[in-house]
Amino acid sequence: MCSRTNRSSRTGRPRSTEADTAILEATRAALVELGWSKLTMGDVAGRAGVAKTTLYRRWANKSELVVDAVAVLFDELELPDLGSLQADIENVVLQFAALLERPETKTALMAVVAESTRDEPLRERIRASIVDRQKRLVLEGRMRAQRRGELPADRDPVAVDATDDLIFDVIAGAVVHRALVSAEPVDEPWVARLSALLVGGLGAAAAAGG
Amino acid sequence: MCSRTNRSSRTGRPRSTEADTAILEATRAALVELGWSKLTMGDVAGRAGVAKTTLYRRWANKSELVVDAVAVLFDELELPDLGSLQADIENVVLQFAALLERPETKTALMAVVAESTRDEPLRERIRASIVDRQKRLVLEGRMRAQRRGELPADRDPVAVDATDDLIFDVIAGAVVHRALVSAEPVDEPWVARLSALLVGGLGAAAAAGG
DNA sequence: AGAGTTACGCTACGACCTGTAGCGAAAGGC
DNA sequence: GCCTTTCGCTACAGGTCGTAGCGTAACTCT
Repeated sequence: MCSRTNRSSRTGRPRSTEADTAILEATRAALVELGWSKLTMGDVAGRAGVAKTTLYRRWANKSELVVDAVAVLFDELELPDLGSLQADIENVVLQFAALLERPETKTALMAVVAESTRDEPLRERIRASIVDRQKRLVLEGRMRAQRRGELPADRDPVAVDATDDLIFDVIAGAVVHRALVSAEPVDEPWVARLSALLVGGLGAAAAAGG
Repeated sequence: MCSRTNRSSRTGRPRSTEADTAILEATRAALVELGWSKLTMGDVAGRAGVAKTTLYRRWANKSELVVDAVAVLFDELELPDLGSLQADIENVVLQFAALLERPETKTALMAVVAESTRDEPLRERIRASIVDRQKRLVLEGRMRAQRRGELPADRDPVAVDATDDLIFDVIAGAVVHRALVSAEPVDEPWVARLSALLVGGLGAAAAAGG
């Protein structure tokens, strides 16, 4: 979670976990009020009732702090079994859209991704804290559809991995692009169209490839 | 292109177009060398051989300047007729991926989108200068596929518009997500999978609905 | 209990960036 | 030639960054 120095020493005064949670909460509040670009370390420290130096002892810069602050929000996503692949997709896409509507995530997600194009450790942190955590949803949805018989059983495990990755990029990318770039609503009609496109495409691929 | 004050006055000293082009070129160079976050107005002014005040006379802030600087790069995309919908899609997606590989666009695109979540005029500028310009590609590709008989002719024009928008968000979103978030290569195998998914999905929708 | 180690809050600081103001000079239109 | 606008330059106030140094607090081990 936080960037504790290599070895977690057993001696000395331990870091305050209250400070940790207060800082992350203050960061989210500052994102809501100020947005990414006007959020400053000093402001967050003030809100959290903590010295600015305490922030720098835990996070090297704003980007890493914000990644940790918003990462927890992405763990709320769930994939209840609604009986069909299309219904499962629609449900999780709407959850994801609701998450992207929140001002904290809306202003922060693109910013840290932009920063990560020049910061390999940050990219790894984003991947570990946010992106990879959500791939489980694709995996679970695909396996469930296979159990239902909506998709054929695995043949080539490499191809399956590639398809899982593709679906993940398509769904996450399309929703983010719709919400943040096109700036149009991710509502039921649009989600239904997207889900139909995916289910149709996967079905066609299965019919063609075996 | 540049944010000239409302009425283009016919009297007085005209703005230097050399300065305009020098500034935009310097901005792209600075993006390559420094990236978005370390790019400063003073640095750009120095590179362009121009006073900092001249920048502020044309652009209100860094975001607007960078949008104009990278917008022109997105006009290079073309859609040659390769004989099939899938081939056309694969070709344009690879072009788009190559564009996103350039350090100028890679570091700038996400950053200005992030900024635009709290800046409506900036969002409008991005839409007008970059996003909407590329929708022509979807329109052209779809009509061409209809002429070939790969897709059915239009029934409901509203549904056609919605599908065009969907395809645009799916393609652009998936490529951006793959390239910048997943940070994995947008190469031929991946592009072939994406194109097959789209063509299959569109075909299935046509078979079902039309 | 005492010694050692680490985290904390606080203050101060140099370096940097922002965005604006004021100036005289340059470059056009009338 | 007069008017208007832009230009380069300098200077500036305001704000942020990230670090250093200090004394104090909290916890562990002997």
